Amino acid sequence: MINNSYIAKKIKLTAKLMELHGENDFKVKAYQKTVESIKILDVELSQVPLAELLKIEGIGKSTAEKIVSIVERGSFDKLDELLEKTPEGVIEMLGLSGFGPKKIALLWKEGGAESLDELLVLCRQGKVATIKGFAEKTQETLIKAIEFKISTRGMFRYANIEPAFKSILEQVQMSLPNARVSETGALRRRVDIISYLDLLVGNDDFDEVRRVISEMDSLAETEMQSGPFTWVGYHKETKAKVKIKLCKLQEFDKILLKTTGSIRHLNANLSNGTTLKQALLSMNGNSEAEIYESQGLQYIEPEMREGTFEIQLAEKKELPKLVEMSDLKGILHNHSTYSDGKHTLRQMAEHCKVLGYEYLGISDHSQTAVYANGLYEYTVKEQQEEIRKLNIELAPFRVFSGIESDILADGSLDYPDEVLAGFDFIVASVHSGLNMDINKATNRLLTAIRNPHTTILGHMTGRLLLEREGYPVDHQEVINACAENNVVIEINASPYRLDMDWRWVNYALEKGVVLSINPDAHSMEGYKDMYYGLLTGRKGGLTKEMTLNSKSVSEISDFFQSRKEKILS
DNA sequence: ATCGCAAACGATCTTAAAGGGAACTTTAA
Repeated sequence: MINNSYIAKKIKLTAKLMELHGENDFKVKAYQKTVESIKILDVELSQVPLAELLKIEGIGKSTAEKIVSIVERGSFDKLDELLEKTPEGVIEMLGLSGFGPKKIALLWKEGGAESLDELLVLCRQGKVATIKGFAEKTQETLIKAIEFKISTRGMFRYANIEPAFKSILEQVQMSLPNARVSETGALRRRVDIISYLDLLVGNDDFDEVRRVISEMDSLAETEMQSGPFTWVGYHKETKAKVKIKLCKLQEFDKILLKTTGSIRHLNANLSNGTTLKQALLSMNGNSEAEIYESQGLQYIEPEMREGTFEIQLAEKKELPKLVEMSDLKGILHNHSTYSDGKHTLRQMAEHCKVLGYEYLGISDHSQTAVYANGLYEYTVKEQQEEIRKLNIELAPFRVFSGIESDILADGSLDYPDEVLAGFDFIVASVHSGLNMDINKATNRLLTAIRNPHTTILGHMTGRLLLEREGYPVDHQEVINACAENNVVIEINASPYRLDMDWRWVNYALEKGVVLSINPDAHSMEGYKDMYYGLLTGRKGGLTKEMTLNSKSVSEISDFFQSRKEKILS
């Protein structure tokens, strides 16, 4: 099925390529505008007849025909021509963060680079600095951008690869009902970035497993790397590398435990003088829980098996009970059509209610985020009036009025105090001026945290996984400040962000900082991301008690109220 | 390429930071 996001992607690529090839700027802008209007469109373009397409803002005769072509055959002539005259490596170059089509065109046409690797050589030879429009500093930035891009090759965000591995496992299980199958390794630990699909199949007849795998259309083998106990290949659609380990049924639990834990987890010294890895040598047939128990440990959830703090707690029988989806009572930090969301406030609220949540916290963009249609003071008032009415209509369901306030360059929030005071809660986030050194960035955050209006610190580092590193932050100092100022830290659940990083969750909890699992949803479907934020929290040992949005509607209402009273006093 | 105003065409405009190169272009939120 050709969906809107596929269509938008193709048109966006066309715009980039047109810019790369120096076509008319206004044409390029028209395409970009089309992409933006598709993003917030609430109908599937593939279901819209040609005549109706023309009525959509930003779509004229020419684009409408192209959309029809994409729906019919996945592409259109203009795009095919552009792709034809652009080397694949140059298209990869277009993905470099901080470098747009104009710069890439120079690097390609003037510098002669046709791939990331060639470009890197060119940089190291100092030749990029001699191209007009470039100099030493840009060359350095470019090297960093290339190295980052290269380091992400073959890697996937967990959420993006989840459907692939689940479908592989399902297929194997269907063909071999008596086999046991599971994902393992980093995949089973739900690490945010995945470099290969690590799977385990327990079945006494290995040949049978090999035959089943070889008959799967979705997979292709890399025979050179396969061995007697491991099938190595890749998933054709995503190009993700796949490793399938084979083991006897009897050994499945042991091998699952052995392959799930990180090296540090398996090699951690236990107080009985051994390690999990050593202990496993003499075991077979026991469940994972029994194996942990036999070493005097509590059962450790797969997400936590990183070898950081979980072993010590498991020995003391002090492992926390991790937060679960059913503990989450409301959804905070969401956008609507008031700013850059796809669905109306009403749709967002009603859908949230249908999903069984008790409340919705709406937090559209603030005025400085012009590109995202941030709310002016008078639009804030309008929205708050609509919220007031919705709360009467949808009761006992509750909509809380919030804002995702930009943290400005000096750390201040984006409205005067009296406007800020009118919200139930405020998510403070950085969206612009991301090139800061660690001191500047940390101080900017600290100022925002000390602002009594700040309820939640949004996506702490501004990173986009596999795309952008984000600004450097002294996590410890920022977390300490949140603890002192009773500010909640967001776990932004968007699979692109998962920010704050799971590696800091435990430290925040130790300091007594409450965390909030927020999807940053820009549409009703965006609520699904809650799950990925949950996994991030669980990796760091997050409990129901320390999760802001596991509070009931009355508890969270009291919490917001008490924070506001603090401002007055 | 699209839109709107008006008759075949003209206008299209977010903004600020950064860098390179001395006034401007590019990029990204």
